Amino acid sequence: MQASKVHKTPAGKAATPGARRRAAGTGSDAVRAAPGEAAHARAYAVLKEAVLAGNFRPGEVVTLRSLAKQLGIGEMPVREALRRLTSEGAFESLPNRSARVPVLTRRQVEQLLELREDLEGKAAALAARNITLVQIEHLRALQQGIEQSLARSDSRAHTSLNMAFHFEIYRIADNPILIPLIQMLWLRMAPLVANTVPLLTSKPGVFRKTATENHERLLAAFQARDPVAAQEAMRRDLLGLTKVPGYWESLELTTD
Amino acid sequence: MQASKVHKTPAGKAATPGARRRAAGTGSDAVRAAPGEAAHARAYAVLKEAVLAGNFRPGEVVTLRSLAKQLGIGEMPVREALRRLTSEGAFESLPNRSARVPVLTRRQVEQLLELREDLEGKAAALAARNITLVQIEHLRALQQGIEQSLARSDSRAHTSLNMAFHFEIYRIADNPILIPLIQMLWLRMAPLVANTVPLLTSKPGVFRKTATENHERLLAAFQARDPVAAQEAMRRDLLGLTKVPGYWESLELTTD
DNA sequence: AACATTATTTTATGATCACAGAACGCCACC
DNA sequence: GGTGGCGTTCTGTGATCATAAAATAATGTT
Repeated sequence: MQASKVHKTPAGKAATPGARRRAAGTGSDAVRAAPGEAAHARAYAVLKEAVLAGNFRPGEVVTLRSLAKQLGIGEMPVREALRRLTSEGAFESLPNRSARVPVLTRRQVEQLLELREDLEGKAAALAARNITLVQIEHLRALQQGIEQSLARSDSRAHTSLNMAFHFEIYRIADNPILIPLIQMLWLRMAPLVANTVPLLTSKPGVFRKTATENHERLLAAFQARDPVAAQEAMRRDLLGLTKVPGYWESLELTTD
Repeated sequence: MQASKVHKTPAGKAATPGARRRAAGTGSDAVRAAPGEAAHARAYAVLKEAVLAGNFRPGEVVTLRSLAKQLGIGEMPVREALRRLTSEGAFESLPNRSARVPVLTRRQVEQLLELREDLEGKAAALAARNITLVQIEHLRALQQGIEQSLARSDSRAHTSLNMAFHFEIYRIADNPILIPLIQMLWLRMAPLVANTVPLLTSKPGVFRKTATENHERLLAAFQARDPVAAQEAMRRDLLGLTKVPGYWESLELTTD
């Protein structure tokens, strides 16, 4: 992970001993991001965010010490966060050495997408039953933001907004057990998603069509409260990218 | 967790400071269970085993100290294992107090079962494609053991063998991403499963019928390499118990 | 004498522990 | 009935240890 990927707090050595204790009381330098939260929770949140934002690349090895230094958090909280993310599939631990971002095979990516189809399709279907009009409006607003980010070729904003769009749907599905499962799949996919960014800029037409079309279909299905159509639209949305020429070649996979 | 649930090592205070260092060299008292493995991995394995065996009851609170003492492992490795299991849904962490085995609502159990139907049904379908004759034989042997344990009303053996039967199938499905998802669901269910034990002894007829019938159907579907039938048999197997009168009442749920 | 191979030291990294600090609940006391 | 002390429990840090990789030195071979 090259420096400055994880957004560390402005002040250099952030969480010095005693920072947590003063956190609630004073507006001290570092811990402002999450005042009451424990260090390990913060480490987990920041690290997960970084993974989902695609700031780690497949095969990249992360060492505890460098991570801890970059985050400005002690090693132990970072260790816990890292192990938690490892158990969620975002990293894998080398024999008895450091952790590494997994490098997937094409087969694994296909399996991953298949499971995402099932689970996120199910979530979309569930959401179609529960969704309210104001929630549909909220999704519409997010979709507008997505289209704007596409128009600007702002891939960072696109990734972020697209994630917000999807997880808002999963939240509406109102199945608290389903969400962590979907998150696990996203954590595994995220390092690859960053590789599709060149596609966004090189073939904007194709990409944009596939990306918006299915979201629109999704919104229409929600409006009609049609679970089957919602599920189908979600499936198409997930599979859409794989149909873009050059998609599979752009991923960093092992040759098997 | 009442004492002696987790199989601790015979020697009382096992992992005294320095135990790990001598582990590889001498045949010291404690660490023999997993010589080369790290303490935190051992803690995780033992704890997970205990959860899956149903040794924890819903609502039970576990303190770090007591767990560490019972396992004969230092607090910190146990802490990591506990947090990992928490992120996998086996425990939940009170505000900033100890950890507790989640108490589910009926709705949550229904959602859990629905997801298990989907994922484990899918796994069964996948397994039906891949399975070999010797693997079918292996499953048959396990099923025989299950029936024997039912005949003996040996609920402990039944739980263990049933788990082995199911996970052997999921392993055959050969989807390394699917298995951790299913494991998460089992970790959430396990504390409740222990409550169905009285059903095993009080209504042996009904229970035995439902339990064996669907496993037989599953084996037949595997023999015929019929994914659809396998999926359907698996779904029935998971739902079977819920049809037994008194099932829902036996679970320890919150009143909502 | 130059290269390759092996042995040794150095360094980097993870794992663990002992200790100290802080939050929360509990109980007694006013 | 409210309030303050006490104990339990989690949380985090620094130091220490073991181990594996890397770098360096040493030695043998052609």
